[in-house]
Amino acid sequence: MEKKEKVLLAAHWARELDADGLARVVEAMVFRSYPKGTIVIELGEMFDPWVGVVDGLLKMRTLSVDGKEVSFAGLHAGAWFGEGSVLKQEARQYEIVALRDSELALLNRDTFMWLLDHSAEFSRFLVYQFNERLGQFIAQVQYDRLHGPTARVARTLSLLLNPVLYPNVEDQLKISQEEIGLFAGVTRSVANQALKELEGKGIVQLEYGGIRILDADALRTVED
DNA sequence: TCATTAAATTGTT
DNA sequence: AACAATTTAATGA
Repeated sequence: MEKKEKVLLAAHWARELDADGLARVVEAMVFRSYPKGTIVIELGEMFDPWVGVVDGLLKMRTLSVDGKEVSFAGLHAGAWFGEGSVLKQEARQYEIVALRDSELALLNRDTFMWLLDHSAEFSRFLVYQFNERLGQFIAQVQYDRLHGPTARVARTLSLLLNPVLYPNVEDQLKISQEEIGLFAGVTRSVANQALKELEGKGIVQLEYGGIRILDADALRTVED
């Protein structure tokens, strides 16, 4: 019970809930752990609950027609996702893969719908989140053609830094180059080269076990 | 607190 | 994929 409250304290959407709402959420919340590399949600799977990341790092991806991997977003601790599938009660349009050992919190559909009906804060949170995702999608369309590894890695880092979807992330990202590679869809070696290039441009600073973002705006506009 | 060892991460081939 | 170098974390004196 203590853990659930901790999770809710970190969740933006839960802060304005009244006692009744909180009680419902606490009652309904369930935890699940996944080892690194696990496909948490398969493409096309019917998976009802709304999902929050308690700990770890996951990525959301789809496969393009020719089988190429397209990553949409990284999911940090504090991120909540899957509202589209919950609302429409349809199969998941994407895959969720754990990049690290990760723990998720699940909230069943009934509770989600109750929140939507009873909490203006919750509804507002969803609107912001939808809007943010739309922005990412548009950026993706612009970016995904004719770009080399450096631009790809740069975009990846931008997505990880996005302040609305990942509220607890600061300019110091604790992520290994291997994980960045997994996330960007490049090998660690390529990721390493790309990062060094970005470092040479003064956009990031490499550190052991992570990187520091020096210029988030420049990161969004790298074009190789 | 310091020294040693193991594990993780990085940079290069 | 494999290697060596470096950094951190863990262990015990």
